[in-house]
Amino acid sequence: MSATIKANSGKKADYGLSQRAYTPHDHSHCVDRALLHAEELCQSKGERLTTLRKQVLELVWDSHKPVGAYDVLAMMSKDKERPIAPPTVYRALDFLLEMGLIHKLNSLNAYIGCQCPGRPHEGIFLICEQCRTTRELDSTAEIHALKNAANQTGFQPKRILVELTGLCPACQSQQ
Amino acid sequence: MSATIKANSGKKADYGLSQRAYTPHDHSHCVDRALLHAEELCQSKGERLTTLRKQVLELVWDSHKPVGAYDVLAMMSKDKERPIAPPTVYRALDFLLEMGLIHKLNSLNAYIGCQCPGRPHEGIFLICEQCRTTRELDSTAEIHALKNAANQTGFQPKRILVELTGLCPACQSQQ
DNA sequence: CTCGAGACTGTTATATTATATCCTTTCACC
DNA sequence: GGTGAAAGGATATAATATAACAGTCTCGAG
Repeated sequence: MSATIKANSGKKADYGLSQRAYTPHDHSHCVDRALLHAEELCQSKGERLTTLRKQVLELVWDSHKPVGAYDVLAMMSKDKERPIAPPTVYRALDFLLEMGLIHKLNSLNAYIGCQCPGRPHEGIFLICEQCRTTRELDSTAEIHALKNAANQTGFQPKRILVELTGLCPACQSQQ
Repeated sequence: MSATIKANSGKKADYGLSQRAYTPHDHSHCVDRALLHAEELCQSKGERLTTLRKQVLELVWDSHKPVGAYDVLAMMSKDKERPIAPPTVYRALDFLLEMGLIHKLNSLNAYIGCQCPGRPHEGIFLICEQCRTTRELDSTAEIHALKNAANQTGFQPKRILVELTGLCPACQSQQ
């Protein structure tokens, strides 16, 4: 995670989102920003970002890697005499998904914080098969192309799931 | 499944694959064709398409809808004094996935026959949320665009998963 | 304030999907 | 026929997810 990164080290993001996931950084800023966004979003939608939900969101944002529901469960159950039960976590996750604050990565059965909540968008995920670091590509053009291709066959797309598995820059240079 | 289809009714596929999944047809041809392809492919790769594997392939091809592993399990266990065990089915599914004869739809945890095995390709799946009929779009251009977008961020994609959920033509006209 | 409806959370049980492990059978090849 | 590798059988269990119902909190209407 701290390997030398050559490309894009200084400049601003070309693809709508920063390369932050791939570069060393003060991650607490990411979390703070995510929590702030969440507060605002829930406020504006008249939904309640309860302590539990906030806690789950924070744990999902724990890193730039996808987190399993049972990982969250375990983390929440530490320092508790009585462990949390699965439905508690799944309900919070469902809420956060609904709000667009996190995404589910179906190929991993895992969850990850949305890097640009609020803005409605379909995510394209770049999942490193080695370190699992996952980056969200907000590539409207490609999504649009996919929708178009589907439409031309008469299919009416509603939800789009795109997950690319491969090697992130850091893990490539380690090979 | 038998609703009127307006578009593309007579002409050949624009997107590399026929609209067959959406139109009434003699499905046994699909199955026969799939089995034939499978025989050829395994032969050419020096792999064994055993009775069990062929049977699983046939069951996955039972319709143009994705099938769960435990559905296959149940179908195979019928007419048997002793039911089949999960690993048996999963092993066969893994083999078929490996051979590129079937695909896994991660958003459904289900499997579907590959509509153009042999040709290496990454599938784009159009999954009807109502009737579950699923069509494979062999849209090289869009896949290419996705790979490009990923590459430009420094990510090196290996496997691509694209699943579009929505309404197939038949289910749209039923609304 | 307080009461009630709805939202949220707790709890128990269970469903669904998938894999680990070890053992037996089958099959191609010699 | 003998042999080794691949395939399949059997048992157990892991990992992911949901159903159902009960208790608690919140917030606005009265």
